[in-house]
Amino acid sequence: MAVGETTGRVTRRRVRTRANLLDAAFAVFAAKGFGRVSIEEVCEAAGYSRGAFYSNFGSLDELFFALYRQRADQIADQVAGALAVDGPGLDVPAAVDRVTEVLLLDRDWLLVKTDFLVHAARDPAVAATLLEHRARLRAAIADRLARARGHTALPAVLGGTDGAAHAVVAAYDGVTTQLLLDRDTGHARAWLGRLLTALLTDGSDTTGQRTTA
Amino acid sequence: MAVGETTGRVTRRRVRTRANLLDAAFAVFAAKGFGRVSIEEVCEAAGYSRGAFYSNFGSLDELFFALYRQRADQIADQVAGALAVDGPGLDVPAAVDRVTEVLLLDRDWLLVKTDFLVHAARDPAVAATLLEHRARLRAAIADRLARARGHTALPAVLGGTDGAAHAVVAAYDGVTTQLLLDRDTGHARAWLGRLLTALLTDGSDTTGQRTTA
DNA sequence: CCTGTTGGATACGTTCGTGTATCGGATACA
DNA sequence: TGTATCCGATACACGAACGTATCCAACAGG
Repeated sequence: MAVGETTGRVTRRRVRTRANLLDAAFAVFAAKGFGRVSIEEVCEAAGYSRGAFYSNFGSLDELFFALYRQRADQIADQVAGALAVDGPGLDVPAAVDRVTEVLLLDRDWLLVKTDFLVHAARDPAVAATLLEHRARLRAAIADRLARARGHTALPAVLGGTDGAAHAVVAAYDGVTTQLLLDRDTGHARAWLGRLLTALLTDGSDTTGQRTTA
Repeated sequence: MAVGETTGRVTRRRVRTRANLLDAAFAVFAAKGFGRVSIEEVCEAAGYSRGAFYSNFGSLDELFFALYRQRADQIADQVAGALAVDGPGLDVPAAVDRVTEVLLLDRDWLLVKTDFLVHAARDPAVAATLLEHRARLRAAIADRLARARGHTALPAVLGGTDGAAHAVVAAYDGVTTQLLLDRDTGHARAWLGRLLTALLTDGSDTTGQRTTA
């Protein structure tokens, strides 16, 4: 059988193994990087044989893609949650803190995500998926920013809430790059805070900063 | 012989082959990504045998490292040149345009650079080198910004010219990420311009934007 | 409990890349 | 031009990972 397309009997043990393979793959990818990882390594880490792998996935690329979708959706939910907590007025510093917690804390995820970026940069189809994810994220941010207008006036240069959301994502990406190299989460969080306040406020506001452990 | 450490006869043909191998490697890495590339592929692309490779490099990692240093230094020189052209007063938009030309135009370089980032993220020694490069770049930017103070007041949030330079690099990294996915250079240049003006000016200045082809 | 289907393990042949050891042509220098 | 040295090509043996074909055990349904 190919993967799991036919109707067939329901399944049960299959779900476990698939999940185990994905979890193991995440760990191995984070440690060694996709591209330096063999199918066998993933299987060994998960405690399965290669037969199990080929029964669940057609290739390592397919697994990687599935893995990314799984984790990215998970993160997206968490971000949405972090943005939706408080009332109609947006407490920018608090929101930034909560989102940062989700986005910058798990180094393994950053590594895998960057691997996936590199992968997508060479495959338009994959890139499309990633761009879609990013667009959804931007939309959520823009939506949140729109409700907070009046509290903080956005700089005109960026052009509306959509532009501001775009800028937020860019700042996040920039900080991520640095974090991957220096491994200093505190530094990264502080900088993300600074950049966001610089980008989202009009420059007249010098508050909104906290020292983060 | 190991690599090229012994005194030995000077050399000549060796220099050519080494350069050819590096050039071929750049093309192959950009196309397929480091990690998906074999030594044989590089040799074939360069028109040499594997013997030539092992005579010049000890491993693919070593070649990759040498390649990065070569190209990064080259780019760094170009950036320095682009920043040093005009007089003591800094024409921000023009400088941004010139630097952008160097930094965002060559997609192949962006790909290889990101591959190297991923590589460095998992190897502290390599990361140190990359951080050093980035520090030099930041220093050059900070130096340039310092001479332009008074023309444009920097936002207080970033804290001095060093902070501003840091922000500039972050913006560049952020834009790069997006560019790798959507391949829209014009878009990237426009956004880099917007972000930089938003970061470097006090928010009161809405000029300084151009539409870039 | 029995049975047919499914999921994963094992075993196999093959391909691909590696690293080394050796050889012949090219090159610098007198 | 001669010659000692260097450089890259060729040949070889080895190992790693792949994909498949086959087999046994686990499991759902009756």
